[in-house]
Amino acid sequence: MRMSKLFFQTLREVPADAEIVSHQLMLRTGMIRQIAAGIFDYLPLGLRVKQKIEAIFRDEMNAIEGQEVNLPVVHPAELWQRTGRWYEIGDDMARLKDRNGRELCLGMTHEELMADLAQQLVSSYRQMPFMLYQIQTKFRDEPRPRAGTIRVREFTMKDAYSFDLDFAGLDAFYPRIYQSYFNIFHRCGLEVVAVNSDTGMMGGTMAHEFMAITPIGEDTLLICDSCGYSANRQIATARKPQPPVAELLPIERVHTPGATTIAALAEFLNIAETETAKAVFLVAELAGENGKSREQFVFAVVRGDMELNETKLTNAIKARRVRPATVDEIHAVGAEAGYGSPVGIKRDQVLLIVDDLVAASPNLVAGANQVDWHLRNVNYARDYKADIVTDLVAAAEGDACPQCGAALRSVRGVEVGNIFKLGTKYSKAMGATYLDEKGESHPIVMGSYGIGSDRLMAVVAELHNDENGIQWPITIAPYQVSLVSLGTPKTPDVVEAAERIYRQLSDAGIEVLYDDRDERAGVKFNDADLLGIPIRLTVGGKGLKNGIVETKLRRTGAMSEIALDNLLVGVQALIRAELQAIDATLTEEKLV
RNA sequence: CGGGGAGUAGCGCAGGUUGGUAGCGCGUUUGGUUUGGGACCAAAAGGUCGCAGGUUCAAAUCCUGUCUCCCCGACCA
Repeated sequence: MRMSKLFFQTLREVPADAEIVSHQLMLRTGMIRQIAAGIFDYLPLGLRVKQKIEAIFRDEMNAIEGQEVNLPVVHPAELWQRTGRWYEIGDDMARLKDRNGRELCLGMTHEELMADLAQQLVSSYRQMPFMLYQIQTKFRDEPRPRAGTIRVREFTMKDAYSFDLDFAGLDAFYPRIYQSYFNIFHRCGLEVVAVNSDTGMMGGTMAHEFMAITPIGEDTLLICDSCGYSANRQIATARKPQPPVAELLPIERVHTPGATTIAALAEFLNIAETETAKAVFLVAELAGENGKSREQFVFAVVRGDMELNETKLTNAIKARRVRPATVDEIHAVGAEAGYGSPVGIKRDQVLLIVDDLVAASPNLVAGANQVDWHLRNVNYARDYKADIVTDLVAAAEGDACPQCGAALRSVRGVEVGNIFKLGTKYSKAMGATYLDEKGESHPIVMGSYGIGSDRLMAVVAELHNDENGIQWPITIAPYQVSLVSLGTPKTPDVVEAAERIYRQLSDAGIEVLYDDRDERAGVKFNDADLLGIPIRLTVGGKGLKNGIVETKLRRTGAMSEIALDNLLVGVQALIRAELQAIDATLTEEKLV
């Protein structure tokens, strides 16, 4: 491609709206342009990167016998109503009506349509297993798009869906897609960690997220450097300390004026925060009769020094969502904010859920459900009983790894992919069944697997750059080689040499971005750096005199020369070396 | 949805308190000189100052409303 003809413009100044590096660089390179919050144009250079990433998706999906399809962006409401998600999902789903008033939505994901497709086409066990995928636009009306193209509303996703006879089939396929995802990320030059994740509204039994570690990440992960345990904080567990062994003492009221926080309480009574119990009041939305939801007051108890993990709680009580209770709601169940106690509440109105460590700890200090009063020596079982006792606390930096006991490390990550064992939730809802050898009907067992190409592109730019611009890995760079001609009208021999080299390399199938613009050397070098083309060739008068062109690697800054009469071989060797550096990152992965 | 910030030329910004014909740098166009890390000289194009009302002889500037964008949080299938 001749840069004199390329539709692009680089910016010297950083657009004011862009805060994170990848967003700034992609705007400055002219790869993307923002249209509205979370909605972007992709210009030729940016689109090439995106398409190269998508080519890797295809390659890896095809390698595990995936078959590409293309399902619509606009979906009839009816399909989403059958699984109930039409009602469960709120404003994140963009809804519209056609001219006849029929309700439609923009696809946020495609489980419904894929299950419907299977329902139509699959009838026999002989047809399975199989896997379908597509690379296609999704729209999610996010409440707050941010971070350039990392969190957007309209995006491109490679979503794949597996269809198996039974769970054993799904379990056998799952490690293959897991490996395939690692291959994709490594081939894009991205290091990721896989973490166990919440299955959330997708339903299902097992899920992994692939996280790129970066401070701009929106998720918090807990990682064990000792044994490799890793999990999203939403579901991470930690080995809990042994509760002390003590004789149960009689319950005792104690006056604690103004001690509404655990810290104040512990200080006032001169005890450790570990000797207190903390009450958290929430209202959960639970599934009720015939698809409707009902609200339930939830009283959660964790040890005073620990934080409640709302995702764990939500999952434990199978709620759709939870919100903080209002003061009136707290009073209505006989509790008192700041002095909450599981002892003496209106037990029939409250779903009481207690962290397992609290249940095992003797003689804790809890509230008295009365302003300025607490209770000493509150003991589970003797003084109160919960509806559920389970792990409810958020794992934190320094906690003991649940597998090996070493200290956990907390880092931020961006989710660049996820894989779910869906099970039969969608196939049952859509009636996607098959007949086995005996003629018996069974629901198809599904899995769902997603990666966003635009987010992946942004994350790679976020992690591969320096003060001069992006450093694209050669596998996804818009061009492999940047050919900088320093020729001017006064040096026609240099111009001719550059033209000849451009033809030679292009004819050999090398992707060359040829800077034939009437610009000074500095402009061309700076643009080549900014755009992040991995290999730069400089054709100038000095080099030509000596029969060479100069080379520079964007990734390392390493410079060398290639003799003109050996040019093609030399450039191919550079490309091969860059590709090998990527190949060297490919690994065999075991499920964490 | 709660909190904070911002909308003036393609990009970055000034002007606003004290109302009086809208400015700077980069980029763009033309001509000339230059030409190995963002050149120089000269000329030029380009803005209903987010939008709508209001106050006023007069509004980018003051008042009211509204829309949009960014950041923090809530949310995130």
